[in-house]
Amino acid sequence: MATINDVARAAGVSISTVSYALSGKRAIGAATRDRIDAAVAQLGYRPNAGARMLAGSRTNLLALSAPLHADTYAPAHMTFVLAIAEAAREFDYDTVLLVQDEAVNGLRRMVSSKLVDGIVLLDVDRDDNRVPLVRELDIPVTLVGIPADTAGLTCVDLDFEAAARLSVERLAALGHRQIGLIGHPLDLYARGSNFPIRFRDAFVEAAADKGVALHFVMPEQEPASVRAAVEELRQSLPEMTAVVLNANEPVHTMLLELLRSDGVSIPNDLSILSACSSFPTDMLDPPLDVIPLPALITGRRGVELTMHQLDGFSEPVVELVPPSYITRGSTSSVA
Amino acid sequence: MATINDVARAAGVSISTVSYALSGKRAIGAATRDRIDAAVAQLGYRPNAGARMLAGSRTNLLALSAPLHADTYAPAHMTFVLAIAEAAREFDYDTVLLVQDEAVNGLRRMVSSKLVDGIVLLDVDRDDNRVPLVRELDIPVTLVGIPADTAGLTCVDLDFEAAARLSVERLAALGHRQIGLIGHPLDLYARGSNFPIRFRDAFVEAAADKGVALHFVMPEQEPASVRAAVEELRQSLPEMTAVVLNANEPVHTMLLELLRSDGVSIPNDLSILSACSSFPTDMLDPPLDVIPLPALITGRRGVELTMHQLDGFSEPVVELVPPSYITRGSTSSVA
DNA sequence: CTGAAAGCGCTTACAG
DNA sequence: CTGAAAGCGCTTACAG
Repeated sequence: MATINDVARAAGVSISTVSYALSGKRAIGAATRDRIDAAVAQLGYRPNAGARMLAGSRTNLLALSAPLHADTYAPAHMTFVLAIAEAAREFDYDTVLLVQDEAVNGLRRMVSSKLVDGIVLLDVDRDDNRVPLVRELDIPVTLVGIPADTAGLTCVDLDFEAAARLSVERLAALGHRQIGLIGHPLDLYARGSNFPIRFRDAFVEAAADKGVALHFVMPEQEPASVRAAVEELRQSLPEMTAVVLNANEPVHTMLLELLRSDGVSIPNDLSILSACSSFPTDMLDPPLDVIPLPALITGRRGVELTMHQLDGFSEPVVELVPPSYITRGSTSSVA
Repeated sequence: MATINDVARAAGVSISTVSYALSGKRAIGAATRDRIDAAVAQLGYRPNAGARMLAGSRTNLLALSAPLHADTYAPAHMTFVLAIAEAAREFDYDTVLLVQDEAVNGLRRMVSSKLVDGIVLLDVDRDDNRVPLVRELDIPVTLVGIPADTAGLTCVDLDFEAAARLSVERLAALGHRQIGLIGHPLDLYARGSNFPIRFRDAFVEAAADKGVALHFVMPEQEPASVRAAVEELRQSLPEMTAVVLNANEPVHTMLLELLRSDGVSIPNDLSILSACSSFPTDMLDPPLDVIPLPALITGRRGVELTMHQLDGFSEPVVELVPPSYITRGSTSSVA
C-alpha cells in the first residue's frame, strides 16, 4: 500500500505539500497540484486511517449508539440507522455501531480511546441510562429523541406533541366528536419509552381542549388483540367516527383487514389517520392519511448537529421537527 | 486523557513494560504488574486507538457490509447485524457499518486506508457485485450467504438445500402427497436473491424425488395477495394437505388469520411448516413447526471465520449450517 | 508557494 | 524480567 512518502517521491515534492494538497489547507501551485493528483491516482494512494487519527485532530468516525430493546420495531429502527450512516458519509465520516448492553461501556470506550469524534444516540428513553454518562463526556453528542431532562443536551426529534395536536385539530375540524386512539403495546409505555408517551399525553390534552371524547387502547401486535382493542373502542365510544393510529405497521394492516371484514367503509363509516408512522401508508388498502415520522430527516439532522458541535458550535439545543399532514383520502367530515 | 507515558511514570516502569503488561505478550513480574494495573485504573487509561492502529498490526475494527435493498426484510436483517456486532465484541472488535450503494466504494475505502482488519458481507446475492472486489482484496473476508461462484471465498450460511429437503421429507413421511409452497415476493427471485432461490430449487427437486405434488406461489406482503395465493394453491392442488412457508412474518400472520376465518383447523385440516424463519413461530396463533434460520449462529460464525483468517488460517471454506426441525404441533399425519 | 522537522501514542524487535 | 529506541504514516506549526 502506497504511503504519503511514495506520493511525495513520485510527484517530486515534500510530504507536507502532499498533505496540504490533499487537505486543501493551504494554497498549492497548479502545476504542483497536478503532479500530486497524478501520483495519487496512479498509486491508488489513500491516507492511513490510524496515522491520520494520531497526527490529526479528527478520526472521521462517528459512534452510533443503537441499543435494541425487545420491543424495538425493526423497520423504523433500520430507517434511522440508515439515515444516520448515510448522512455521516456526506461529511466524510464512517459509523461505528454500538449495540445492546454495550451501550454505556461502549460509549466510554469510544471516547477514552479517542476512536470517534462524536456520538449519536438512538432509541432514547425518557429516563435513559446513557444520558448521565453523555453529560460528563467531553465530546459532541446528539440525541435523536428527547429524554425527560434535556439540560445541557443537544437533541432532535419530531415534535410529537405538535403531531398529536395536529391529529386532534384536523379531525375536530371535520366534526368528529368521538375519537379512538390506538397506541403501541402497553409495555412500551410502562418502560418509559419516549415518543409514545409524549404523543399520548399531548393527544389527551388536545382532545380535552377541543371537547372531543377520547378512548385509548394499547393492543399487542396480533389480530386477536387488535380485534379486542377495536371492540373496546366501540364499547367506550358508541358514536366513534374516527380512529387515530399511533402504532406499528402490522397493527395498521390488521385493523384495516378487520374493518374490511366487518364491512366498515373508510372514510364513509369511519375516518382513519396514521400518526407518526415511519413506513409508507400509501401502500395500505385503503391508503391512509398520515403525519409521517420523518426518520430520514431527524436521523440526518442528528448527524448535522453533531458536526456543528465539532465545528465549535456548542450551545445545547432541542430541535423539534414540525409535523406535516399528508392527505390520502381516509378521513372525511362527519355527515 | 492519560497516555501510556503517564501510566509508565505513575508505575515507575518503562512504556514498553506497560505495553507488554497490557497486551500480555511477555511475562511481567507480579509486583510490577500490580503497580501498572493500579496506575491504569487510577488514571482511567485506555490506549489511543489511532496510535494502536498505526504502531500495531491490528485496528480491532471490523467492517460490516450490509447493503439494504428495497425488499430487505428489516427484522431478519437486524438480527444478523446484532449477532455480528455482538460476536465482534467478544473478540474485542468494534464494527464499522457500511450501507447502501457505498457497498463497493466503502469496502475499498476501508481496505486502502487500513481502517479495518477484516470484513463481513451480509445480504449476499447470487451474483453480488461485491464479490469480484472481495476476491482481489488482501484482507480477511467472510460472506454470510453463498454467491453463485464461491471460488476462493469463505462463506457461511444455513444449508437451505438441506432445509428444503428436510421440509419435504418430514411432510412426505407424514403421508402428505400434495404440498403448497408459499415463497417470498416475486421480485426477490427476479433479482437473483440468494436463499429464496436456493430453497425453492431444492424444494422442487426433493418433491420430485419423493413423488410429492407441489405448487409454488409468491405472494406480496398484503392480505389480498396472500388470499389470492391460497386460492391458487387450492385450485392447483385440490387434495392439498400441507403448506410450507418460506416467507416473512407478516405473511405468516395473514395466512393464519385467513385460514381461521375460513374455519380451517391446524393441523387437522391442514399441516403447516415454517421454513427458514428468523423470527419466533411460537408466538403465532397457532404456534408453527419451524426450521429456523439461525441468524445468531450464522452471523456469529461469520465473525469467527474472519478472526480465524486473521490468525493466519486462510483456506477458503464454504460452511453450511445444518438445519434443525422444531415441533410445535402444527403438522400431523394424513388421516 | 514549498520544505524540513517535530510530534501524535503506541508496538515491537533488539539488548541486557 | 525489564528498558531504550526505532518506527508506524500522518499533520501542522515553524521557516523561508
